[in-house]
Amino acid sequence: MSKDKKMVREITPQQEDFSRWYIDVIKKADLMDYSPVRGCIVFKPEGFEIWEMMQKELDSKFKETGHRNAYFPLFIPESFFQKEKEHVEGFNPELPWVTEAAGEQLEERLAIRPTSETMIGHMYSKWIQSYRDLPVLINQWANVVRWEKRTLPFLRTSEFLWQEGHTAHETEEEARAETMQMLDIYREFVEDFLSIPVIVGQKTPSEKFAGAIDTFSIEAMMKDGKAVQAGTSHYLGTNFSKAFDIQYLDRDNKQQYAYTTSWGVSTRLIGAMIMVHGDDKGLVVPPKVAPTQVIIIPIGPASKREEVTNKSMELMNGLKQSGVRVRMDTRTDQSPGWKFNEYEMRGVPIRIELGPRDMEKGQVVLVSRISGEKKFVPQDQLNEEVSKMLDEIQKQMYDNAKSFMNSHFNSVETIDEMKAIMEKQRGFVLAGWCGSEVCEHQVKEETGATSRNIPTVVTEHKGKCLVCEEPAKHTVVFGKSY
RNA sequence: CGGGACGUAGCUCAGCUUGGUAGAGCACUUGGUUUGGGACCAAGGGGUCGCAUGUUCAAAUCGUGUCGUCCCGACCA
Repeated sequence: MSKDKKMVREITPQQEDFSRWYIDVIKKADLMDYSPVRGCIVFKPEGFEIWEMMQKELDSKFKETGHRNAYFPLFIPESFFQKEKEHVEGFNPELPWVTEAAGEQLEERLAIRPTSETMIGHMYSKWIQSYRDLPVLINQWANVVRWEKRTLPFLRTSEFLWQEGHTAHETEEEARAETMQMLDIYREFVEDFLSIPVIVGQKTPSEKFAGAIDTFSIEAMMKDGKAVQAGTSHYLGTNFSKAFDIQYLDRDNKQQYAYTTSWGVSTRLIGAMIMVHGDDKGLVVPPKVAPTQVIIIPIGPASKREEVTNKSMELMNGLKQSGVRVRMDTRTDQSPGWKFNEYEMRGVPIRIELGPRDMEKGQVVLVSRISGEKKFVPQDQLNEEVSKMLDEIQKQMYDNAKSFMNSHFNSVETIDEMKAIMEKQRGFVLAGWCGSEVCEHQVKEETGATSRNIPTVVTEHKGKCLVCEEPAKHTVVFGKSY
């Protein structure tokens, strides 16, 4: 007992203080460090590599669906923001400005991009002349800046890394199909790759992207019951093509405005992954994004060390050849027990122990990060057993997160019911909504929760608005959010 | 941007009330013994006490300002 406590010292238990747990874990697991600039973090290798794994998978999904990568400038002329009214109002408060360079005032100040719709709109209007130029399917991997009042590592930082897709199409139908296709790619990625179940749906008008016609999102539930918007996809209609004059000559020789979309996910996914899967021992990283999927720890006295290390090396090479991301810890200045705790804290999915006793029996010990269960497997079956266990862990993590979400998902008829739930266990609440912003606002005032989205797939349709009791237009998911 | 808390060694913190030459544990270095759930012994190294300014013979300690982090709220993806 006292030993357990000692092992996890320096990590505050989740039950005691979830926020502190989160900060403790990301610092101890060496994912990031604070920078001298407010709200900006350094992504250290342990954290950045997780992002690289995400990038790799998403990038290939984007390319499979015909998108190509490009890169647009970091600086955006002030005048660009004036062209789309809602967009300007939405982003102005959080824009940093460059007003001076080379010791001189700039003629026009430059914003550091919070998102690239305006810059890309400007460029697309030059590139698009004819229906033959469409569709344009471009994605950009970039950093963006939004001067947030309140920051939290990964989940909300002043500067963050993301991917923003920007497409232009001939028709509304095509653009809408693109919007939904990308939303589904996000859903699939987050569920299959990060083992995070999500609610797919449409944002209410008050929560949609500044300048969009419709915004769709996937919403995930953290272990403290709060929501994180894990990805968004926007149907922009002709709002930006009108603002930036993206016109093409159609098949009937007539000028038409293009229909555009944009969609993005960011490094906030790292934060979501931590908050969905982490436990009191530390990080738990889903196998598919884990930079290290397997850690091999050779054990034994000096007399047997060479023998054990050689065998470990051999097993490691075998795993590498079968495509497993595996590392080995041969340090002799740390005890095996220390290493066990260390790699659990870092969230490595599988630990392999190999000691003299295993050598005698021709076996190795596999230990799962999520169950702690030990499995003794013959050395010649290691590759198959590891790949099986990685799959099981990936799936088990999804199932655990799913059942957590289900058990924190309630359906209510009235705002009083919802209030009671938000005070007790938090989580998501399904309720009817009349469509009025006044009622939506009242929910926030009284419960602290905001509308997350209007789910695309609902098992239950609500008849009445939870606030005014008028007929419900939509069945909405509410929750407190990050 | 408003309210609260905090800032002392790489990390977690004590010292501050009542001003008087900078502390502990862990980590680190060296040597030795160890290795199946955070090993042990011995000897070492490391801090302009966030920064600035004021009061004082003297400031980690008292005052003011400022920057940063965390929590609550407003704002916002």
